[in-house]
Amino acid sequence: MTDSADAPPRRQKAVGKRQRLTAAAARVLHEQGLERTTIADIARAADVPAGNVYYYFKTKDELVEAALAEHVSHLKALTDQLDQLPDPRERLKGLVAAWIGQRDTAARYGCPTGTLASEIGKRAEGGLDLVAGHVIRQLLDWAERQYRELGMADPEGLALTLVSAYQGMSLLANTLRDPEIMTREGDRLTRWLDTLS
Amino acid sequence: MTDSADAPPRRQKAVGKRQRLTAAAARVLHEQGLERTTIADIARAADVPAGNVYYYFKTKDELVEAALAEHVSHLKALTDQLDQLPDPRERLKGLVAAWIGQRDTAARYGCPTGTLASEIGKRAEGGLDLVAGHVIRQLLDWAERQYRELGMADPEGLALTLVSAYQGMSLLANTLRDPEIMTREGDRLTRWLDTLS
DNA sequence: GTCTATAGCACGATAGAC
DNA sequence: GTCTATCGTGCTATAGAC
Repeated sequence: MTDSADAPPRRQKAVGKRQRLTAAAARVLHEQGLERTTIADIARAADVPAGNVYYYFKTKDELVEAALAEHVSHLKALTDQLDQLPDPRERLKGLVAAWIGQRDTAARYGCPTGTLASEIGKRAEGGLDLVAGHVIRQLLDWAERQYRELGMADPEGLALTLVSAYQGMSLLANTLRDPEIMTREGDRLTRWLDTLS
Repeated sequence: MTDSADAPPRRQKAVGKRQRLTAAAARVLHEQGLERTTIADIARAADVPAGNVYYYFKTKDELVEAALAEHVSHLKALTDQLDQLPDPRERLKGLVAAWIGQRDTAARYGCPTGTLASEIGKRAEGGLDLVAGHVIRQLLDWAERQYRELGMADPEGLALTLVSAYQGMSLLANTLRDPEIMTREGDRLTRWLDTLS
């Protein structure tokens, strides 16, 4: 009777819950911010009983770390897809297009990693600072690679300018509650990429 | 005996305390962030007894509003000074130079208004959203005026690009804990202003 | 493995003495 | 006007039943 058909699932379910909690953490932390999000908020969004969270994550910080890893995973999926394009310039333009496509979310909640990194930076305990910096650097490194493939001078500086522009337009779109800012600045970046030689 | 020399100050001191609380709120909210800053933190920084704060500000939100007003005041002082320069282009370059001058603070705590606006945006109650947007718009409007005086096309878009670049480089400098990012991106903005015609 | 109950603490705000 | 004491709330994290 340990595996009867209508018995509630017992084995392997732990993985599903952990994954659901990770995804919910990424989403809710983005929407509500680090300090205003409680463990209970994340548990509710993941449809997991509140007290049960601590079986999967010993502290709130571990949940935040999982959320950051989730963002890395999303970013990797996007860049892997863009890497299939033959022209590095088109890859960079594809990245900008993806940012523009997220304009409504950006206007509502800002950049997922940018706003989270900013809040992490305000904390006294610097445990997660390195992790947050690592996520941003992931994007910087990918962009730098594209510029280098294009044979540009100072690919690192160009990557910095691109990612910085993204963070800036996300923050302004969020503060002014105007998704059109993403479109306007995104189009400008696209033209900039076209004129680069 | 109501005004003997060694009596503790009684009258007019309220103004001094309110001002000290406002200045302390601006500083501590920038350093610690909105949600991690307690009334007691601000009171301690202003050298005012904790419970006394509520005589001057009925809620924490009123303190935040005062801090935002303080940032407007700082910005106004800077632009008033820059407005004395005859050339609008030099005024804009002066603004960028001021940003670079604040590079260490930006690397530690980010842009004072940008990080605060970001945290305000995460709250459910949207009472301070408009105030935060107003502060950013103040800077946008000033920059737009300079571009217009220079006879540029799309002065509003150019202002958006400039302020967006500032927010972006502040966030990256903060996340990566590297003030040199402010210098590199600031110099790039200065060159950009020079080539604009 | 799963979930409940609650300990332990920190915060915003208030009541009221001085 | 100034300050203290404290209330009520909501959080993280844990102890322990099932």
